[in-house]
Amino acid sequence: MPELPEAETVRRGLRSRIPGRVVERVEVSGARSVRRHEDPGLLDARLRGSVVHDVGRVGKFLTVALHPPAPDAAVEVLVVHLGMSGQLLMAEPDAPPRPRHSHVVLVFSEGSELRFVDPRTFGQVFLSAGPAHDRPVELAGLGFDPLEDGVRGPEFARRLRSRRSMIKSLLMDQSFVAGLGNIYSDEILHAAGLRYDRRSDTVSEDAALDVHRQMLRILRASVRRGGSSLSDRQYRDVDGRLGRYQQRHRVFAREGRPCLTCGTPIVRLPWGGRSTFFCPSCQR
DNA sequence: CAGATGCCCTGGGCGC
DNA sequence: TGCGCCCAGGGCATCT
Repeated sequence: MPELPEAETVRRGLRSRIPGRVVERVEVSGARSVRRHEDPGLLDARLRGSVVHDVGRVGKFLTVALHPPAPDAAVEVLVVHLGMSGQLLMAEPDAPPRPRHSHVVLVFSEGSELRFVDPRTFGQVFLSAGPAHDRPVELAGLGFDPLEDGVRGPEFARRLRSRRSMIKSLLMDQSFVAGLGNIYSDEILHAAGLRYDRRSDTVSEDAALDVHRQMLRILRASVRRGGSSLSDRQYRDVDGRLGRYQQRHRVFAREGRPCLTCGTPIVRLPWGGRSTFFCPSCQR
Protein backbone atom coordinates (compact mmCIF):
# COMPACT_ATOMS: atom_id res chain seq x y z
CA MET A 1 0.00 0.00 0.00
CA PRO A 2 2.75 2.42 0.36
CA GLU A 3 2.60 4.21 -2.97
CA LEU A 4 4.30 7.37 -4.17
CA PRO A 5 2.94 9.79 -1.52
CA GLU A 6 3.81 7.43 1.33
CA ALA A 7 7.31 6.82 -0.06
CA GLU A 8 7.74 10.58 -0.51
CA THR A 9 6.67 11.23 3.09
CA VAL A 10 9.25 8.72 4.27
CA ARG A 11 11.87 10.28 2.01
CA ARG A 12 11.26 13.73 3.48
CA GLY A 13 11.43 12.35 7.00
CA LEU A 14 14.72 10.61 6.31
CA ARG A 15 16.20 13.54 4.45
CA SER A 16 15.69 15.80 7.45
CA ARG A 17 17.24 13.28 9.80
CA ILE A 18 19.96 10.98 8.47
CA PRO A 19 22.34 12.87 6.17
CA GLY A 20 25.71 13.11 7.90
CA ARG A 21 25.14 10.07 10.08
CA VAL A 22 27.85 7.39 10.02
CA VAL A 23 26.90 3.72 9.62
CA GLU A 24 28.52 1.71 12.39
CA ARG A 25 27.07 -1.61 11.21
CA VAL A 26 24.10 -3.16 9.44
CA GLU A 27 22.21 -5.96 11.17
CA VAL A 28 20.23 -8.27 8.87
CA SER A 29 17.95 -10.76 10.60
CA GLY A 30 15.51 -11.33 7.75
CA ALA A 31 17.26 -12.84 4.75
CA ARG A 32 14.13 -12.56 2.64
CA SER A 33 14.24 -8.76 2.88
CA VAL A 34 17.68 -8.80 1.21
CA ARG A 35 16.81 -11.58 -1.23
CA ARG A 36 18.44 -9.81 -4.17
CA HIS A 37 21.80 -10.53 -2.58
CA GLU A 38 23.24 -14.01 -2.29
CA ASP A 39 25.11 -12.98 0.85
CA PRO A 40 22.95 -11.29 3.53
CA GLY A 41 26.17 -9.94 5.07
CA LEU A 42 26.89 -7.83 2.02
CA LEU A 43 25.12 -4.74 3.34
CA ASP A 44 27.19 -4.73 6.50
CA ALA A 45 30.41 -5.40 4.60
CA ARG A 46 29.85 -2.58 2.12
CA LEU A 47 28.23 0.05 4.32
CA ARG A 48 30.34 -0.02 7.49
CA GLY A 49 31.85 3.38 8.08
CA SER A 50 29.98 5.09 5.28
CA VAL A 51 28.33 8.48 5.70
CA VAL A 52 24.76 9.11 4.60
CA HIS A 53 24.76 11.69 1.85
CA ASP A 54 21.21 12.07 0.59
CA VAL A 55 17.83 10.37 0.29
CA GLY A 56 15.97 10.15 -3.01
CA ARG A 57 12.98 8.39 -4.49
CA VAL A 58 11.91 6.89 -7.81
CA GLY A 59 8.26 5.89 -7.82
CA LYS A 60 7.75 3.71 -4.77
CA PHE A 61 11.49 3.06 -4.33
CA LEU A 62 13.60 5.00 -1.86
CA THR A 63 17.31 5.50 -2.47
CA VAL A 64 19.86 6.32 0.20
CA ALA A 65 23.23 7.48 -1.13
CA LEU A 66 26.21 6.94 1.15
CA HIS A 67 29.90 7.87 0.91
CA PRO A 68 32.21 4.98 1.87
CA PRO A 69 35.13 5.76 4.17
CA ALA A 70 37.79 5.22 1.48
CA PRO A 71 38.14 8.58 -0.27
CA ASP A 72 38.31 7.12 -3.79
CA ALA A 73 35.48 4.60 -3.38
CA ALA A 74 32.30 5.01 -5.41
CA VAL A 75 29.08 6.15 -3.76
CA GLU A 76 26.92 3.30 -2.48
CA VAL A 77 23.17 3.45 -3.07
CA LEU A 78 20.91 1.53 -0.73
CA VAL A 79 17.52 0.92 -2.37
CA VAL A 80 14.39 0.25 -0.31
CA HIS A 81 10.92 -0.81 -1.45
CA LEU A 82 8.29 -0.86 1.29
CA GLY A 83 6.14 -3.44 -0.47
CA MET A 84 2.82 -3.98 1.27
CA SER A 85 3.65 -3.57 4.91
CA GLY A 86 7.15 -2.11 5.10
CA GLN A 87 8.08 0.71 7.45
CA LEU A 88 11.32 2.66 7.82
CA LEU A 89 11.43 3.81 11.41
CA MET A 90 13.98 6.16 12.95
CA ALA A 91 15.00 5.26 16.47
CA GLU A 92 17.07 7.68 18.48
CA PRO A 93 19.24 6.23 21.25
CA ASP A 94 16.46 6.46 23.84
CA ALA A 95 13.88 4.73 21.60
CA PRO A 96 11.93 1.59 22.56
CA PRO A 97 13.33 -1.82 21.58
CA ARG A 98 13.06 -2.97 18.00
CA PRO A 99 9.56 -4.09 17.03
CA ARG A 100 8.95 -7.55 15.62
CA HIS A 101 9.93 -8.01 11.99
CA SER A 102 12.82 -5.54 12.16
CA HIS A 103 14.56 -7.38 9.34
CA VAL A 104 17.28 -4.85 8.48
CA VAL A 105 18.71 -2.26 10.88
CA LEU A 106 21.27 0.41 10.12
CA VAL A 107 23.01 1.24 13.38
CA PHE A 108 24.57 4.70 13.33
CA SER A 109 27.69 5.61 15.28
CA GLU A 110 25.93 7.75 17.86
CA GLY A 111 23.52 4.90 18.71
CA SER A 112 20.52 5.83 16.64
CA GLU A 113 19.01 3.30 14.25
CA LEU A 114 17.10 3.15 10.99
CA ARG A 115 14.85 0.09 11.18
CA PHE A 116 13.28 -1.66 8.20
CA VAL A 117 10.21 -3.38 9.64
CA ASP A 118 8.10 -5.51 7.32
CA PRO A 119 5.67 -8.20 8.59
CA ARG A 120 4.51 -9.43 5.18
CA THR A 121 8.01 -9.35 3.69
CA PHE A 122 6.93 -8.11 0.29
CA GLY A 123 9.34 -5.23 0.70
CA GLN A 124 13.04 -5.39 0.05
CA VAL A 125 16.35 -3.71 0.68
CA PHE A 126 19.37 -3.99 -1.59
CA LEU A 127 22.57 -2.27 -2.65
CA SER A 128 22.58 -1.01 -6.20
CA ALA A 129 25.14 -2.46 -8.61
CA GLY A 130 25.67 1.05 -9.95
CA PRO A 131 24.06 4.01 -11.67
CA ALA A 132 22.42 4.04 -15.06
CA HIS A 133 21.81 7.62 -16.19
CA ASP A 134 20.34 9.36 -13.17
CA ARG A 135 19.01 6.34 -11.25
CA PRO A 136 20.18 2.99 -9.90
CA VAL A 137 20.49 0.45 -12.70
CA GLU A 138 17.93 -1.83 -11.02
CA LEU A 139 15.34 0.94 -11.41
CA ALA A 140 16.09 1.61 -15.07
CA GLY A 141 12.87 -0.10 -16.14
CA LEU A 142 10.63 2.24 -14.18
CA GLY A 143 8.69 4.88 -16.04
CA PHE A 144 8.78 8.57 -15.21
CA ASP A 145 8.20 9.79 -11.68
CA PRO A 146 5.21 12.17 -11.70
CA LEU A 147 6.63 14.53 -9.08
CA GLU A 148 10.32 14.37 -10.01
CA ASP A 149 10.41 14.09 -13.79
CA GLY A 150 9.19 16.67 -16.25
CA VAL A 151 6.73 14.72 -18.37
CA ARG A 152 4.13 17.33 -19.24
CA GLY A 153 0.44 16.85 -19.90
CA PRO A 154 0.55 16.68 -23.71
CA GLU A 155 3.36 14.11 -23.71
CA PHE A 156 1.56 12.08 -21.02
CA ALA A 157 -1.67 12.21 -23.04
CA ARG A 158 0.15 11.08 -26.18
CA ARG A 159 1.70 8.10 -24.40
CA LEU A 160 -1.54 7.12 -22.70
CA ARG A 161 -3.59 7.26 -25.89
CA SER A 162 -0.98 5.31 -27.86
CA ARG A 163 -1.45 2.26 -25.64
CA ARG A 164 -4.33 -0.18 -25.81
CA SER A 165 -4.86 -1.37 -22.28
CA MET A 166 -7.40 -0.86 -19.53
CA ILE A 167 -6.60 2.52 -18.11
CA LYS A 168 -6.25 1.37 -14.53
CA SER A 169 -3.76 -1.31 -15.57
CA LEU A 170 -1.80 1.35 -17.38
CA LEU A 171 -1.72 3.74 -14.42
CA MET A 172 -0.56 0.90 -12.18
CA ASP A 173 2.07 -0.23 -14.69
CA GLN A 174 5.32 0.92 -13.06
CA SER A 175 7.10 1.01 -16.41
CA PHE A 176 4.50 3.47 -17.72
CA VAL A 177 4.40 5.79 -14.72
CA ALA A 178 6.23 5.01 -11.50
CA GLY A 179 4.54 5.27 -8.14
CA LEU A 180 0.80 4.67 -8.56
CA GLY A 181 -0.85 1.66 -6.92
CA ASN A 182 -4.37 0.57 -6.20
CA ILE A 183 -5.37 3.53 -4.03
CA TYR A 184 -4.18 6.43 -6.14
CA SER A 185 -5.15 4.93 -9.48
CA ASP A 186 -8.74 4.62 -8.19
CA GLU A 187 -8.72 8.15 -6.80
CA ILE A 188 -7.24 9.64 -9.98
CA LEU A 189 -9.72 7.84 -12.25
CA HIS A 190 -12.64 8.99 -10.13
CA ALA A 191 -11.44 12.57 -10.24
CA ALA A 192 -11.01 12.29 -14.01
CA GLY A 193 -14.47 10.70 -14.47
CA LEU A 194 -13.13 7.55 -16.13
CA ARG A 195 -13.95 3.94 -15.28
CA TYR A 196 -11.15 1.54 -14.43
CA ASP A 197 -11.82 -0.56 -17.54
CA ARG A 198 -11.82 2.21 -20.13
CA ARG A 199 -9.38 1.36 -22.88
CA SER A 200 -6.68 3.98 -22.91
CA ASP A 201 -6.86 4.47 -26.69
CA THR A 202 -10.52 5.52 -26.42
CA VAL A 203 -9.76 8.36 -24.01
CA SER A 204 -10.01 11.80 -25.57
CA GLU A 205 -7.06 14.19 -25.60
CA ASP A 206 -8.82 16.45 -23.11
CA ALA A 207 -9.69 13.58 -20.80
CA ALA A 208 -6.10 12.30 -20.92
CA LEU A 209 -4.84 15.78 -20.04
CA ASP A 210 -7.25 15.77 -17.12
CA VAL A 211 -5.90 12.42 -15.91
CA HIS A 212 -2.44 14.00 -15.84
CA ARG A 213 -3.72 17.07 -14.02
CA GLN A 214 -5.65 15.03 -11.44
CA MET A 215 -2.69 12.74 -10.92
CA LEU A 216 -0.42 15.63 -9.97
CA ARG A 217 -3.09 17.30 -7.85
CA ILE A 218 -3.94 14.16 -5.88
CA LEU A 219 -0.35 13.05 -5.36
CA ARG A 220 0.64 16.50 -4.12
CA ALA A 221 -2.39 16.75 -1.85
CA SER A 222 -1.61 13.36 -0.36
CA VAL A 223 2.06 14.24 0.23
CA ARG A 224 0.89 17.39 2.05
CA ARG A 225 -1.15 15.17 4.40
CA GLY A 226 1.55 12.58 4.96
CA GLY A 227 0.08 9.90 2.67
CA SER A 228 -2.69 7.37 3.32
CA SER A 229 -2.89 4.86 6.17
CA LEU A 230 -5.65 2.28 5.73
CA SER A 231 -7.58 0.34 8.36
CA ASP A 232 -4.65 -2.01 8.91
CA ARG A 233 -2.63 1.03 10.06
CA GLN A 234 0.45 -0.50 8.46
CA TYR A 235 1.72 2.61 6.79
CA ARG A 236 3.67 4.92 9.11
CA ASP A 237 6.16 7.70 8.59
CA VAL A 238 9.71 7.56 10.01
CA ASP A 239 8.39 8.65 13.42
CA GLY A 240 5.64 6.01 13.44
CA ARG A 241 2.87 8.51 12.69
CA LEU A 242 -0.13 7.61 10.54
CA GLY A 243 -0.94 9.42 7.31
CA ARG A 244 -4.05 11.59 7.01
CA TYR A 245 -4.93 11.53 3.33
CA GLN A 246 -7.27 8.54 3.77
CA GLN A 247 -9.75 11.08 5.18
CA ARG A 248 -9.80 12.65 1.72
CA HIS A 249 -10.35 9.46 -0.29
CA ARG A 250 -13.38 9.82 -2.49
CA VAL A 251 -13.75 6.21 -3.64
CA PHE A 252 -11.07 3.97 -2.14
CA ALA A 253 -12.43 1.67 0.60
CA ARG A 254 -15.79 3.51 0.44
CA GLU A 255 -17.90 0.62 -0.88
CA GLY A 256 -21.63 1.29 -0.51
CA ARG A 257 -21.15 4.82 0.77
CA PRO A 258 -22.43 7.72 -1.33
CA CYS A 259 -20.19 9.19 -4.00
CA LEU A 260 -19.07 12.57 -2.70
CA THR A 261 -19.73 14.04 -6.13
CA CYS A 262 -23.15 12.60 -7.07
CA GLY A 263 -24.43 10.49 -4.16
CA THR A 264 -24.50 7.17 -6.03
CA PRO A 265 -23.22 4.29 -3.86
CA ILE A 266 -19.57 3.47 -4.52
CA VAL A 267 -19.02 0.03 -6.03
CA ARG A 268 -16.25 -2.38 -5.08
CA LEU A 269 -15.25 -4.93 -7.68
CA PRO A 270 -12.77 -7.77 -7.28
CA TRP A 271 -10.32 -7.06 -10.05
CA GLY A 272 -6.98 -8.56 -10.87
CA GLY A 273 -6.72 -10.18 -7.46
CA ARG A 274 -7.38 -6.84 -5.82
CA SER A 275 -10.30 -4.51 -5.32
CA THR A 276 -11.23 -1.63 -7.51
CA PHE A 277 -13.54 1.13 -6.25
CA PHE A 278 -15.48 3.44 -8.53
CA CYS A 279 -18.65 5.45 -8.91
CA PRO A 280 -20.84 3.83 -11.57
CA SER A 281 -22.49 7.17 -12.25
CA CYS A 282 -19.65 9.71 -12.49
CA GLN A 283 -17.12 7.41 -14.10
CA ARG A 284 -17.62 6.43 -17.74
C1' DC B 1 1.23 -6.73 -26.78
C1' DA B 2 -2.47 -7.29 -23.34
C1' DG B 3 -4.76 -9.74 -19.87
C1' DA B 4 -5.58 -13.47 -16.54
C1' DT B 5 -3.77 -16.26 -12.96
C1' DG B 6 -0.90 -17.73 -9.23
C1' DC B 7 2.77 -17.14 -6.02
C1' DC B 8 5.26 -14.94 -2.21
C1' DC B 9 3.80 -13.65 3.24
C1' DT B 10 1.65 -12.46 7.95
C1' DG B 11 -1.68 -10.08 10.95
C1' DG B 12 -6.16 -9.18 11.61
C1' DG B 13 -11.01 -9.95 11.13
C1' DC B 14 -14.52 -13.14 10.99
C1' DG B 15 -17.58 -17.29 11.84
C1' DC B 16 -18.39 -20.92 14.77
C1' DT C 1 -11.35 -17.91 24.63
C1' DG C 2 -9.70 -20.24 20.68
C1' DC C 3 -9.38 -22.28 16.37
C1' DG C 4 -9.24 -22.26 11.38
C1' DC C 5 -10.26 -19.74 7.31
C1' DC C 6 -9.57 -16.07 4.27
C1' DC C 7 -8.27 -11.73 2.77
C1' DA C 8 -5.21 -7.59 1.77
C1' DG C 9 -1.98 -6.54 -2.40
C1' DG C 10 3.17 -4.99 -5.24
C1' DG C 11 5.95 -7.26 -8.26
C1' DC C 12 7.04 -10.90 -10.99
C1' DA C 13 6.71 -15.26 -13.65
C1' DT C 14 3.97 -17.88 -16.62
C1' DC C 15 0.25 -18.96 -19.76
C1' DT C 16 -3.18 -17.82 -23.28
